[in-house]
Amino acid sequence: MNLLSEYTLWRSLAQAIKVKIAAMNTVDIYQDLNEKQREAVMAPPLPLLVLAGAGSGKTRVLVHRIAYLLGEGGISPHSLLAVTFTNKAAAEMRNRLGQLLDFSVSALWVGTFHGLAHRLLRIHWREANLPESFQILDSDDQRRLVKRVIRDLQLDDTRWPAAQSQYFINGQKETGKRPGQVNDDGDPSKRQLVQIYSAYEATCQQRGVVDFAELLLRAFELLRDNATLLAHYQERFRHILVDEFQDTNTLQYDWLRLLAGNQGVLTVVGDDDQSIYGWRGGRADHLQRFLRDYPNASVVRLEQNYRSTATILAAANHLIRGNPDRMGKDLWTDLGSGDPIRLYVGYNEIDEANFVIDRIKNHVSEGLARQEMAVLYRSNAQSRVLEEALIASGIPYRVYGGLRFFERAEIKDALAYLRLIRHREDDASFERVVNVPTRGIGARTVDQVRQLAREQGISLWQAAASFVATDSGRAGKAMRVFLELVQGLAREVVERPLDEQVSLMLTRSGLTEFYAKDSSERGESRAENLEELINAVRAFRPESEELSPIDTFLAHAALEAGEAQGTAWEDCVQLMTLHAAKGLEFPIVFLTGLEEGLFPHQRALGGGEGLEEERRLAYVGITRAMRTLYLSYAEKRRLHGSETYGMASRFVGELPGELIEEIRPRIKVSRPLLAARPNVSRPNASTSTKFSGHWLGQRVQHAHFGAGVITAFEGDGPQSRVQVNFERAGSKWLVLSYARLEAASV
DNA sequence: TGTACCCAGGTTTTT
DNA sequence: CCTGGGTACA
Repeated sequence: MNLLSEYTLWRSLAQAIKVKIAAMNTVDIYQDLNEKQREAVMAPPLPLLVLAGAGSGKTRVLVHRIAYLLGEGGISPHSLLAVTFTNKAAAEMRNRLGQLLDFSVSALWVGTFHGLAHRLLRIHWREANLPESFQILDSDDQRRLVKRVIRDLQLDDTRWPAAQSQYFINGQKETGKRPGQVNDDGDPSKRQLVQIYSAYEATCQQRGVVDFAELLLRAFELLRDNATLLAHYQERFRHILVDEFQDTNTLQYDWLRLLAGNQGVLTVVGDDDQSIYGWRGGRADHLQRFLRDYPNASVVRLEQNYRSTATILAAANHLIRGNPDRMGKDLWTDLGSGDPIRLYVGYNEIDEANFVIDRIKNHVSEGLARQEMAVLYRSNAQSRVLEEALIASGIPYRVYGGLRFFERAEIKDALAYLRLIRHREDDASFERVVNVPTRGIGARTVDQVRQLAREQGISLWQAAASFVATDSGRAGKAMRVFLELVQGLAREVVERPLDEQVSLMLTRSGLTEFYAKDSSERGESRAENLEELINAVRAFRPESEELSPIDTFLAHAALEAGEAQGTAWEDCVQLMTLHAAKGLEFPIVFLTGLEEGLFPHQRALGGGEGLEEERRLAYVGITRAMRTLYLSYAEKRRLHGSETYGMASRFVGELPGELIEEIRPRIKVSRPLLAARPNVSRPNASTSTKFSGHWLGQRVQHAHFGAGVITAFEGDGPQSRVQVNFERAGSKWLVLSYARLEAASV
């Protein structure tokens, strides 16, 4: 669709919307908003920052503001752009807009940063210096390509792991830097990374592929370097609304500023206290930067919380005050104070898990649905023990995360065939499926073809063709079979509907049979997934007429990886990481593994920034709970095969003590360690009889070194020594009779 | 071509 | 401890 005809379409749509909105009782849709929400919704068309606390009705405000702008504001839907981070959030916004406005919102520019960037690049592929049907690399594709590049540069790939280089490249792109703009500070390894970046970029350009970060960077450069286009879009998008603003990276921020120009009005909604994606470029300080860059901006704070009890909010507020440089915000509620926060100190991670199970059972017997309970943890590895305990007690559960549908190997294989059928020059896809299912094309053959391609500067496909022409041996024959397969498919597939194309490809390539033969559970699930792919294709409704259906589908697969779990919504206990829990809420929340080193994570200690983000993560976790919050940690935990003795997370100590009720109160009286003899079980030892570690794991207090934990024990009597891992001073051996250690509780 | 073993590495995740 | 990737061998 060209821009002019799109514009005409918009004018008629705008007309229709005005009629609709005028017909609505406008008082009606705003009367349920609280005062602050209304203030945000009805703010004049000037830069606006909505500081939206957890559970304060953020999406509601965003959606109502759009309605307000379209109605009272009298702006055209054509001039509106709404940006989110996830497809889920975009879909949600669409949905709620649809409910509120009662018209088809499918034509509105509501989407993710990446989706919108992609749309711009598809329209302006020429100006962006991309081939018309450029393909999108997902992270996995990108890592493979980086790895390929590293090998081609003859670098040792153990010294230069692809994942690290990938991280580096994305980091540079996220700050808007091309290889030439990266300062290597005279650091040789950084120089090497820049070289990898540079070679990777050249390969991408040559192959006509873009990774996620590249979508953003290209879209930014497209506008920056093209005055006409910039003027056009600045003229068009007068109202830009951004969700989860604290998660924007530098490039996204710059893109928004560029697009808004001097005329555009930005409404940004976010919460600096919930910025937990700093490690992937998100910047909590963009909220403050926004206020500096737009001095005429107003700020509305949404602090009334509709989710949690006063107790939970008090704990959250108190904890987050430990962070410096906040915008500042205190959540409050009309609801009562409710249950105290319950703390359980497990003897080990199994004990901790059993506690969780025990409580879940209690709540179930009280009549709560299992899906109303969530068990949160810092890292995925922690889920295993919990899962084992859940299985053992027969409680259905669901773990969030894991591989998404379009990320599964068998699906990616199928997509690679589709790409190859469409674009014979797609080297990555060629490499992926040339021998999948196995058809006698070994690594040696592929190497030869690759060599040929490099020497002559041609694609793998072309190189394979000339290889077939010269090699009459077994390898040549096998390769010929492959080439003919793809070519044959390409011929047969034209003019057929998309689902038939896919179905045909799956059979002819042998993928279906390959997985069907595998009777293992894994093979069965893969065969099912391929079946599901045909369904996905059948259900797919391409939105754009610009691209062929197949290209549209491929782009969709890359940009929207789909759900991880296909299973239906049984009544399951919800297990997920703290990150995955953001944006969700549950009546009952278990925050587990609250140990120093685990949460806050070891790798986040060191510098201050990392710790602040961990604290925000804890804040996010606490504010997920509506009614009851449980905190737990284990004194001893098996991690990476060895036992570790952790101390209570500092975050537990940072909560107001009066809000917390210890479920199994430990003895709080300090007593000299010498008074106790090894081998005597502690008076407050758990019911478990497995405890045999003398005083290992005992928390102690030292006059000089502060708090620590005993990690080793040596000798007997007054000469005996203990190794103590101090919170601040590190690990030390101390002679018990000299060091006046005191046993300490939490 | 498939599998048996060795080794490193093990925060968080969307697009 | 457990996983995934890579290499060595039958």
